[in-house]
Amino acid sequence: MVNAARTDFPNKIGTEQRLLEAAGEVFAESGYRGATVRQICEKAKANLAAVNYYFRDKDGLYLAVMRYLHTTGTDIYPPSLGLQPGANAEDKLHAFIRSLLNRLLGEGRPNWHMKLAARELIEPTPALDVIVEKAIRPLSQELESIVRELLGSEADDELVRLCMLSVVSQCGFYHHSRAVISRLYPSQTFAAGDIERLAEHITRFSLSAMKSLSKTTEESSE
Amino acid sequence: MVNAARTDFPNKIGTEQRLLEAAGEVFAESGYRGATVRQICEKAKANLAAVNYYFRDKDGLYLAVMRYLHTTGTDIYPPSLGLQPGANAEDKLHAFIRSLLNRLLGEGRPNWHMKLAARELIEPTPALDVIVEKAIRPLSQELESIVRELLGSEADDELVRLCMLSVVSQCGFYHHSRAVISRLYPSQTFAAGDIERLAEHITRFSLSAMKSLSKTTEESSE
DNA sequence: TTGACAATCATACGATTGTTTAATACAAGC
DNA sequence: GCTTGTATTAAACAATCGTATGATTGTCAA
Repeated sequence: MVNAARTDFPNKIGTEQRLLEAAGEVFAESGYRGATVRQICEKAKANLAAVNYYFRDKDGLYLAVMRYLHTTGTDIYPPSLGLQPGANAEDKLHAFIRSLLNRLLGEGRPNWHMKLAARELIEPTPALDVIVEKAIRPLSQELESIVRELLGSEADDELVRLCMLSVVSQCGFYHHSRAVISRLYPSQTFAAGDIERLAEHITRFSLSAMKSLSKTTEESSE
Repeated sequence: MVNAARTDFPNKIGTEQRLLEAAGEVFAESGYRGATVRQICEKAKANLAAVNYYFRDKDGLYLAVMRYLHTTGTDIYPPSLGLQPGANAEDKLHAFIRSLLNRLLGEGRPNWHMKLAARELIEPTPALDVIVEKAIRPLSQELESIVRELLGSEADDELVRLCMLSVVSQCGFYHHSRAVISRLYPSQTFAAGDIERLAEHITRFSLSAMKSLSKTTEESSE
């Protein structure tokens, strides 16, 4: 057998982690149904039966990927976005949007984390609860606090929630509708510069809306 | 060959149309991969081989559903949204958002059209080109004209496009992320009244943003 | 060396998928 | 009657999927 990777490291740091990484990419790319165990094992350079050996079955692998996503994802992308805690809310919003957009649209290596979460948004699986609590809720709460700071303390919770969803919806849209957007508007590409420009628009659009809404809330309650 | 030019008015409206209707619902519900021809035929009360008889294969059925969606969809939902042509842009935007949201979130009978289009947005198939040109582009152009009217004639095309995408993204988000939203915020339901409230928020949010953006564009060009 | 245990392997099983086939039912035309 | 062509049916087909099995390999302690 040709197997050069055999003696890379002692037996321990091996196929289990390779399977998790490969599964993360394939699941993010093709979804749970579309991904096949054979495809994952091939990408991980593991035997077909490895999935059933380390994780019970395909479901077990998927759940393990979710937990793996949680533990490693927060390491790579710290909750604080590289900004001083004293930064004003406008800058914090801009940083949040730019970070989210880059994670969703970027072509970097370990960027399947957010794409997998976006998949779970659209096509929920039994693992939805796990990823909601571990990955999505922390992010949404962070954005919620930024939005609340922008809207002022008088804003009621429903308005904060609606505005927060309006912000994330714009970011998510450019991710999962990328194919249609570039077909509708061929001039719209998704290079690094375009992402930066997109983030700027979303920030300005949302900032304008929320500033205006915070004013109208103060003077009149509908 | 199957391609027999049958009479346009057969004695009874038969299994071919029943298959199209059933396939539309199932495809919209489970996606192309998730839908099985057995499931479709069962719902259409047709034999398993009927799909391969009338349409060449599953792909042919899917494409036929897309064309069927086009011909019947525009009949059900007229391009003009039941508003006078002389209505102001604000009302037109509100009507557009409300209509789109109802078609995406409503539980009515023939509402699989828009859901199927939303599916194709997220998970493109070879039929993407068809549905983009026949169903999505007309809608986007209509919204684009409304947005252009709101932003003023001085706004450049890119800003118009970005704002238009910001509007539709908010509508689409509540459709395909419904499961996560109601898990994050259990108080957020999707009854008829909630949809109305959602449409109102999206309209106000977007209107505020675009009004503010149209002002800043006039005085300074970045 | 030997024995035990975990890891890896080739292979096969059962279930489900889309698709095909051959037989049949039914109507209309000569 | 019979023939022709379309529509429908039950059954089987080949491919692919997730999963299970039994053998083989490698490693380390005794």
